[in-house]
Amino acid sequence: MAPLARPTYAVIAKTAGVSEATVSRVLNGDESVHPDRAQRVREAVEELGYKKNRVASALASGRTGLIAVVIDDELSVFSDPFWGTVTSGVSRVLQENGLHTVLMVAPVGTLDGGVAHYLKSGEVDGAIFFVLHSDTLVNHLKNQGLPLVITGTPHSNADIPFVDTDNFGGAYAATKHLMNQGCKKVGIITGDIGTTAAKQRLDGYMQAHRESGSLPPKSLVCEGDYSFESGKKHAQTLLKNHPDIDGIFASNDLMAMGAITVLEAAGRPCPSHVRVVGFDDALIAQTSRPALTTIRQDVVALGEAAGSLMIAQLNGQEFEPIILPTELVIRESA
Amino acid sequence: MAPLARPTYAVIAKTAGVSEATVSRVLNGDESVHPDRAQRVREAVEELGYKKNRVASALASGRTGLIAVVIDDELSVFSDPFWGTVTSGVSRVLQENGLHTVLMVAPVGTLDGGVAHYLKSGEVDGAIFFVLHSDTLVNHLKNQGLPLVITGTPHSNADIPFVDTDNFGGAYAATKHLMNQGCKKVGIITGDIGTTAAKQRLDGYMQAHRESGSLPPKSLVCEGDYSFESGKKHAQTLLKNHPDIDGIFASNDLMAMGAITVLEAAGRPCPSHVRVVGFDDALIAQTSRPALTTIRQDVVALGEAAGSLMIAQLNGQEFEPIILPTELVIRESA
DNA sequence: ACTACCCGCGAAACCGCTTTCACGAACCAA
DNA sequence: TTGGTTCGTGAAAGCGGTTTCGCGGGTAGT
Repeated sequence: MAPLARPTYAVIAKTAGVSEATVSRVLNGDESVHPDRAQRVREAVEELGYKKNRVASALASGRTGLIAVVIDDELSVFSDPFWGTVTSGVSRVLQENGLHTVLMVAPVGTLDGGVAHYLKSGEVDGAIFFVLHSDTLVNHLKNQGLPLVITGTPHSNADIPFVDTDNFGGAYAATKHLMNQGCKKVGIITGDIGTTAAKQRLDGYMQAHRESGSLPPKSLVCEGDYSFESGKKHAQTLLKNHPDIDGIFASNDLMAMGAITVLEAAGRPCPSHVRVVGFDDALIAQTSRPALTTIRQDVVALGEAAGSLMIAQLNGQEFEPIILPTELVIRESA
Repeated sequence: MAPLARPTYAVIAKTAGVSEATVSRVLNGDESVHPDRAQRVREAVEELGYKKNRVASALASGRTGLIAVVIDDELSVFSDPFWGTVTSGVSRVLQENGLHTVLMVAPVGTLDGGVAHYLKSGEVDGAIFFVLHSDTLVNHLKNQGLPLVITGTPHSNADIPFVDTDNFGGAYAATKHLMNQGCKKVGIITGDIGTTAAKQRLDGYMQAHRESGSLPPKSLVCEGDYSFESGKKHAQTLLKNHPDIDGIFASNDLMAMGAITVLEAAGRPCPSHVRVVGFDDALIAQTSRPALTTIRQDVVALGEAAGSLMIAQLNGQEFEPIILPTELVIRESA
């Protein structure tokens, strides 16, 4: 497939006057080669414009230089820029470390789907998963010894390396902010409660209430699914059950937007009647009217952290979960 | 790296009582093997749960089974879900054909950046590019014999396979719609004019005017860059130069939103005073108020088309550029 | 019956790099 | 001087498939 015949170790070895083994040692950073010979090899490499054949290298060493990024295709990859952004962060870090990103968009439910087989077959050196509804596959792979990183908090407490945003803290800050603005009755529209992120955000909301001395009634907690429609639907429910509601924390910006639309239509516009805080600081938070007060998470950094954690694992370094801080961004909606 | 020793040809060959060469033939669909022996091989494969080692296969055959998806990191991967969506479409199709997607987010400008080297080094069987500001690299790679597909129309007319949305037709329809709604003075905010898509959309806008008998003055054409801010800025300019403007075609939804924001602030709200049409039918088109009338393009289909075109090339089949139709989606803004 | 082909199949070379193994030289202690 | 180390190095054996090459047997032609 290579258009022009590329030089191999054989050629390098000959022009440098050493054996192929030595070439390999030099190119892989083995210190035990005499500096002079190492230098000769490097010159030959330079002169011949040699580039290592990764495939041959992979076959011989068992390391492919490939890291899989697995996205469950039930995720809204299609409408939410979130995962694309995370992925680009991952990709950047991996690339800087000489690794490549293999993208897999597929159902992750089962232990023997194509994804599982592929990952088990040793064709990648590691895998990065994005939010999971279940840890089954991941635990299985972990037991097989495959280096893993999860973006989002895993369900079980099996010590799988993960990176996540401080969902709890963010939600706490959002709720607190609403209370500080004078809101007496703050409802929440949660995300898909099958995800740990949604649970943590709910916990943050609860914690803020707990500290203020009064737990919210169940009817102030609506279980959404991160979609615009679900934001609309649950805002309606909240309005019906609590006509005097004056604050809503939506677990993402999209649902916040949905809620605001409904509030406006119901004659209880945001922020004059009901204040709303979102989560993510997605693009729409800035472009909507009223501009959305929200919890910013650094999505690129999340991807980069995932990449770094993977690198650390591959290098056998110490590592522990990374939790990224959030930031309250105050705009018009609260 | 494989946790449990996986069977190799040697094992299959022995249990099936044939040579490794025959195993290879069977597994690669060589017809010339006697059906009985082929059957024995298949049974052995089944029984032992054999899965081919792609790396070894790649080394021997020169085909890696990897397709690169190259995204110029100047693109707004970070804020626009567009490319993530296209990529997932690509990935799906490739996966169905036993290929894997290697994601590369990197500057594509030069001929000898990391990307270029990687692609030239035969480590992928083909590459899919997303919109380009220049065809240089692509032409170079094409001459090297690397199968390519471009998502978006290339600048030069070198016959590089590409897939694209019918930008011209969409823009034409958008402009025509505004005129049909009674707009007498329709401006355009173009996208980054360095992209062919932006040019084609401008052409569509011009064509609609041409047919109506009157070419628009230059001052009705504003050169934007697809960003929200640029939408705001150019809407302001348009308002200043043409206080009586009553229609705006924005080359994407984000700029349309920016324009609407400005119009509202200027006391010339959309759609009562100025009608606005966007392009893309992004998520924000549905969630904004007023909901955006826009030109829908099928982004997943675009990715799938790119994937299919790549497959066709690899199979040596006939193929030609694919242009996907657009659809006018009428909502509130026009 | 004899030569000419074709066909299915296995032996073995090969893809390009990694890694083990063992050898000779240099170094150290006794 | 001698035995034991250590160190740099090359030969060679893989890694697990693919592919060429040629052999033996069967078919066909005369």
